[in-house]
Amino acid sequence: MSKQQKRSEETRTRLLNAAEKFFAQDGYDAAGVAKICQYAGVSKGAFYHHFSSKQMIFMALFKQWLEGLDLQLTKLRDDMVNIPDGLISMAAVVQDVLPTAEKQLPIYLEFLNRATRDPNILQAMIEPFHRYHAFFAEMIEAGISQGTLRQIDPSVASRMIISMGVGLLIQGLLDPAGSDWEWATEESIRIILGGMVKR
Amino acid sequence: MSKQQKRSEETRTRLLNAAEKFFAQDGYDAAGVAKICQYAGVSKGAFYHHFSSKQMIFMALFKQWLEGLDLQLTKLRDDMVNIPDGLISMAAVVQDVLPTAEKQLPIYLEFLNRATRDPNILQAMIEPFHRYHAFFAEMIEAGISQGTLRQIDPSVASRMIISMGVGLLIQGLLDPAGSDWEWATEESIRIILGGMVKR
DNA sequence: TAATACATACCGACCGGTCGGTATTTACCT
DNA sequence: AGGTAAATACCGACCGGTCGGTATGTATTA
Repeated sequence: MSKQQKRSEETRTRLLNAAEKFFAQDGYDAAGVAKICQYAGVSKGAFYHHFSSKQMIFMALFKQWLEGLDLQLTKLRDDMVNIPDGLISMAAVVQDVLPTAEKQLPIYLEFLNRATRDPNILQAMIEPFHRYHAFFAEMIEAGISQGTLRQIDPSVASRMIISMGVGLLIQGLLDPAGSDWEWATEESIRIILGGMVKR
Repeated sequence: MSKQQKRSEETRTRLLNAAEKFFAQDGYDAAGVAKICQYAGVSKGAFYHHFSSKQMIFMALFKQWLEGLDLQLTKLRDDMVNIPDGLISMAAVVQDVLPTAEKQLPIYLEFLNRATRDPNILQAMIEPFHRYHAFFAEMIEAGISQGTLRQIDPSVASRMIISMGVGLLIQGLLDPAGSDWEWATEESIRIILGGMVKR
């Protein structure tokens, strides 16, 4: 990589990091381009050299976030051994995610919020949900075939698991001290499993 | 009620309705006071006669929303007969809530979003969560005492139920056509109950 | 007549985006 | 290699427009 390319990428990431911070802190509208630039230590000219608009840096941030989600998903799939234990071990994954999420969740909410208004963002947001849904549904279906799970609707059960994850995340964000969320997650999965495993 | 009071209240509600519409449609920042006034058919003077600031009309809207939540909660409690059936019948409640929620949820997201920045809103937001939590926890505890439910942690189970509700609501908002959410809710409750009832 | 409810014109601040210019790096030519 | 032009990366003053909020006046009701 040439010296100039390196410099360029560096300021670009500086801008992205600053934008992430202020979008999360102040929300999309209230986060000013000028502030982002100041925090990144670059000028407005640099900003508009790298991103054609405020929208675009937001979209870039969103894309980055989606790619992170994908990474987690594939990691989850690769580490899976059997179905019920796999679900349980997911709680451990949540334990990893939660502390990180505390900082990332405000911007995740901002994504959600704008998704309700911008069809492009909505579409991009729905897609990973569908992937997660398909992932869990397959997993559950396999469990049913293996005979470890009862004859439940895999689609419904999949939605339920995602719902629980989303709901716990939001509650955990709103009220971090309100409960031991990691433990709550693990126990919740156990209870749900109790309603899913063959008996 | 005097003629003047009636007129006053009417314009007040007109403003509140208009504000709700635009806050949901455009988000807090993008929703302009001028637009709200125009839609309500009143002037800016009227607006600032009734609300001291944009913040305040938002808070008034939020308060109104909280009161609606309380109404639902007490209704739920009064209609309750026994625990497991009570949980199942809650799905019916969700069926009532969901269609309404489709329009109210964007502004609910806006509340959530601002709660992450404004400590006052956060506090006001956490409170109903705590009430719901206590409500379900009591219910589950009663079920355990009655012997209809297994010895699970009422607190955890309560969090789980709320999480599922929140998560399903958000998924339903993002992707209304992605599933039959009412049915998914009912089935989800059944599965969870399967992990909670004594066997 | 006093008070309440509303209307209108206006202000100052701010913000996204532009634009002409500068600095740094790279490519090319001799 | 050394010099130079071209391209790339960046700077920062500035603009048009919007928006929350105000000041002052008028209508309606008590």
